[in-house]
Amino acid sequence: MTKSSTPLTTRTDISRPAVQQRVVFLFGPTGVGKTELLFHLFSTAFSVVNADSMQVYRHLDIGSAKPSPEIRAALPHYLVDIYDPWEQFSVGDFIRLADEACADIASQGKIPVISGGTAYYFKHFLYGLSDAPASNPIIREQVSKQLEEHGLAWCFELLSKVDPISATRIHPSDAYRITRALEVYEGAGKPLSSYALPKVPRNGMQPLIIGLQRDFEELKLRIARRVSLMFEQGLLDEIRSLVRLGAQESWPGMQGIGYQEFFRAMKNGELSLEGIADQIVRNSRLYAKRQNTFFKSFADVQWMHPEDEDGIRRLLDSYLEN
RNA sequence: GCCGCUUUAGCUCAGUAGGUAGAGCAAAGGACUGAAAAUCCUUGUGUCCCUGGUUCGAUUCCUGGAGGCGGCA
Repeated sequence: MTKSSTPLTTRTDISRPAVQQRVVFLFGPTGVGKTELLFHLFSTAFSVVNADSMQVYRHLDIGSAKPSPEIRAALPHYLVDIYDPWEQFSVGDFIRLADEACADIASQGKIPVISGGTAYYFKHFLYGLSDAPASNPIIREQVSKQLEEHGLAWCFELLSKVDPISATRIHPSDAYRITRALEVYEGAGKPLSSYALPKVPRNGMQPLIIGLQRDFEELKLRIARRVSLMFEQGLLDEIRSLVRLGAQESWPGMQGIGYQEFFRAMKNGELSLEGIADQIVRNSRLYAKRQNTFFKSFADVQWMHPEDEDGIRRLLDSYLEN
């Protein structure tokens, strides 16, 4: 969107916001039924801000279960189709762009609904990030090279020396987090643990937090059904055109479930479509579980069944009254 | 019909020179400091195909049977 290209706005302007503005959070695991609910319940008074780390990418439509153009025409969605799948999107980008989107929505006299499944984005949209420097591709490259040359144990040893506090928090096998902690130390000369993590909502934000939940057995069925629907809708063609664009396993957008499985299958030389579909179902289920445990740790969540539209409407009404 | 290989966790398979067994994946639970649809942690799970025999003791060795795979007919 054009908003994202606004150059050099000072950061302080963004973080001094239209305070106390109303925001709705709507989240739940893949396949609970967020999109349908949005379509039914959120009328012209609302606009949606996407909080899904894959739907931000262009060309990932079917596999990311992106809301259809029809739905998006009826109900505006911000932060959808804003990056190319080879570009790296991140939480920091999300917070910045979501703030801008919320301001824009509010200026139209509407209420923003932040909706999606990326728990990490919700958490940091609410509380903000620490002041630790953002990821730097050059330094990360250096750290990965060290990891390759010396191994994980060596890197963890190094982390224990330069940042013992983080080393107690991060598991020795967690290459992902060890890399980030070392990267911060290399870049800033200060340990990651020296940056405090905010514990209070930014800007006095008081969102209405709606968490959608279903019986897990039911969710499994919905996921299986949705995956076979994706294949019917042409997931394979979507993959083909991505490959034509030059897509590789290493593209950030290709980490998504419904995409990674194809690249792994190609690498391992087992190309049964049925096997790939099974993988996608399984990975989605695993992901839904991880989402659930993350969301469960959030405070002040109104847990609702996605089909309890009356109940959700009541919540919205009473939130908007006050 | 004959010969060979095979049968162990929900799945794929290790293993026990005879003392009732363990990996990966799945399952269940959990973590989450700017890559998070990522990354990582914890925890079960077994008539070791059936049947006799040898043995103090057999999932392991032997006999017979059943299922699967391959070869020759």
